[in-house]
Amino acid sequence: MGKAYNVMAATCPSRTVLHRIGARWTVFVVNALEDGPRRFTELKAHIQGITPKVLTETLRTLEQDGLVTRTSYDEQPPRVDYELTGLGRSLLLPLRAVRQWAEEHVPDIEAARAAYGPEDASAGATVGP
Amino acid sequence: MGKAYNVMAATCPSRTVLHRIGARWTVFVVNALEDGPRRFTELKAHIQGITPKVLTETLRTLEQDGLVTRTSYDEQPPRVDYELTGLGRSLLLPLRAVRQWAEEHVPDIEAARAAYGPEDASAGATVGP
DNA sequence: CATCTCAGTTCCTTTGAAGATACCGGTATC
DNA sequence: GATACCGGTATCTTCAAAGGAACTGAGATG
Repeated sequence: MGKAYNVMAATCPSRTVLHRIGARWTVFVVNALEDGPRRFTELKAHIQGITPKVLTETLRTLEQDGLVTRTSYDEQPPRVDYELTGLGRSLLLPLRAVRQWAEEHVPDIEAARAAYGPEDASAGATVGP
Repeated sequence: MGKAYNVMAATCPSRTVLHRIGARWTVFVVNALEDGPRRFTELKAHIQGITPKVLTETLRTLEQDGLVTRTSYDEQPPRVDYELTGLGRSLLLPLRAVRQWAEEHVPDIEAARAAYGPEDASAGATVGP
C-alpha cells in the first residue's frame, strides 16, 4: 500500500492535523513540556505573553487530540499537571526542530528583509532569453 | 556565549519568525518546492485548494524572508520559477518532518478525539491524595 | 476573430482565532 | 478581615489573514 494521507489533497484529514499543529501557540506549549510535567501557572509564566484563556484553549485542544494529559491532584492549593503523551513526545521532535530553526535563523531572516526592496523593480530578477 | 534568542521571551524576534513559519500555507509551499524549482501554476495545481491570491502572498513573504527566489523568464507564455534558497532548504528539513508527522498520525489523532468526552467529567482524571 | 495560457491583481466579504480585562471559589496565610 | 495563590471562566472586542469571484495584458494558437 502507498501513502494513505497526503496534505496536498484538498480534503485530506491530515490538513486538519497540520492546522492544529500550526496554531499560534501549539509550538510553544509542546516545547514548554519537553522536560516533563508542568503546572498551568508554570506554563503561563514560562510562555511569556500567553493569556490564561488562550493557554487553556490550547491545552484543551492538545488534550483532545491525545498529545497531552491533564492530571489534577486534590491538594491545597490545587495542583494540575500537564504532560506530553507518547504521541505528544513524537510531535516534540519536529516541533523542537522548528523552534530551534526559528531561534537560529533570526539574523538571516532579518538580513533578507533588509536586503529586499532595494532590488530594481523594473529590470528585476528577470532573465532574458 | 549562551543562546541569543529564545521564543519563550515575549518580545523575542524569533517569535515573528515562528509566526511566519506557522502561517497557514507556508508548510505547503515549502514542501511543494522540495524537489527543485516550480512554476506558479504547478504550485497552484499541486497544493490543492490554494487560491492564486494566497499563493502569491505566501510566495512574496517567503521571498522577502530569503527562503525562496523568484525568477521570471521572458518567454511566451510567461514563465516564473520559484525555488528554495539555501535558507529555505534548511527550513525544509523541519517542515518536511512536520508534514510527515501530520500524514502519519491522522489515525492516532482521530482515535484520541473519538475517545475524548466519554471520560467521566465529575470524577475526571482527578487523583486523590 | 475568438479563445487559451500564464502569472498574477483587485476588490470585497468573512471568520475564526486571538487579545484584553475582569471575575470566580476555596484555602491559608498575614 | 484583607490579601494572595491556584487554575481557571466569562465576556467583549478586534483584526489579520484567508476566501471568493472576477478581471488583466500580452502573446500564442486554432
